[in-house]
Amino acid sequence: MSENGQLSEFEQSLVSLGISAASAFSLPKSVGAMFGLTFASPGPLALDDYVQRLDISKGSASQGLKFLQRIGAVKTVYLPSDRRTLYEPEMSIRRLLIGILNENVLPHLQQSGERVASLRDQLEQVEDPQDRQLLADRLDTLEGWGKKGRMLMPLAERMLSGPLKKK
Amino acid sequence: MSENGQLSEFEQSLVSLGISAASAFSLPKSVGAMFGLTFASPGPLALDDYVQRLDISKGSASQGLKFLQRIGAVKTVYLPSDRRTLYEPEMSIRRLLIGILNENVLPHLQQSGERVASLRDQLEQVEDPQDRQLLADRLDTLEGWGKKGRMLMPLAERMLSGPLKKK
DNA sequence: CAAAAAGTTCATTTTTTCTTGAACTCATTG
DNA sequence: CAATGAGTTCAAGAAAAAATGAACTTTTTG
Repeated sequence: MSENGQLSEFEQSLVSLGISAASAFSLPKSVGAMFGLTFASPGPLALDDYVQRLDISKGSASQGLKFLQRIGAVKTVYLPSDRRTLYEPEMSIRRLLIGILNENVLPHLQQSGERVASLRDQLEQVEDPQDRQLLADRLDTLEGWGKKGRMLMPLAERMLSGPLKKK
Repeated sequence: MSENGQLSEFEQSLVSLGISAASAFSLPKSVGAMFGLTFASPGPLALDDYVQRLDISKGSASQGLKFLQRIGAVKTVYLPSDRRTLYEPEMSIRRLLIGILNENVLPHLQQSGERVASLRDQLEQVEDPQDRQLLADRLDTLEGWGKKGRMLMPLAERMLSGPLKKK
């Protein structure tokens, strides 16, 4: 009912770092804890390991692992000796970034184009010509935000995937 | 107790766009609605305008506006004729980005350095030399993530502040 | 094939986060 | 200086999100 099953100090630290990181992205803390534990474990872990060591329910573990897989934070491993699905951390920040963007940002960014177009139509209903002009300008700005956002992502991707250059 | 006070179709659309955008960043929808309304209004708005037109409480409006100001999504305006504080949208995405980063990402990213250092210490407690090496490598990767993140931000800032170049 | 193991689902419960509204503060003003 | 207006605070209620755990598949295995 409480007290996480024995975690070393090292594991405990990474779990709590994971929880912090998760909260930075408004993700459930169970998800952060699971990633932290995965990261701290030299060998791959099975669902039951998370349940026992983090003292969370099977349901949480199952859903959390699916999510971590979806965003590309962990990957699955299969050992011939073990019929369970095992998980280890995905060490490429690029994949992680892509996963998070796909999950959170892109869906909204994509439909923003259509939305702005429809806003332009509705603009006709604004009586005052000066107001209408001002709002049209704002819509231009808004459109620019979307474009910049879309431009930034591939750039970020390239940056994060390469090696760390000095200077 | 409900039914938002008369909003034009245009305003309604921007309010709901704001709510969508807010949910993309896990922000309360009242905050998104307020930004949308600000954006849709040619003239600056006072706290009471939000309360009446979005049909939200004074408390929400007050807190929401403080938040929007903190992240740099709106700015205050003072008219000699009006002793209330008036709000209008901040049209620079650069400021908005900086605000959001300062609010959500930076605080966590900053302390990550210290945290990793302390993790290196705790690494000594790992018995197996091979495991210790593997985990040390992971900590290197983790450190790299932080560095890359910190590098990416000024870059993004420059990108977003400039004009939209073609190709 | 019955039993056990691995996982998934999802209705409930628990926890967290938002929102409300009444009680305040601090200025103006009649 | 009482009354009004603008705005903040925060305890309490409402709503949303996350966690639980029992019931269920699907596979394996004795």
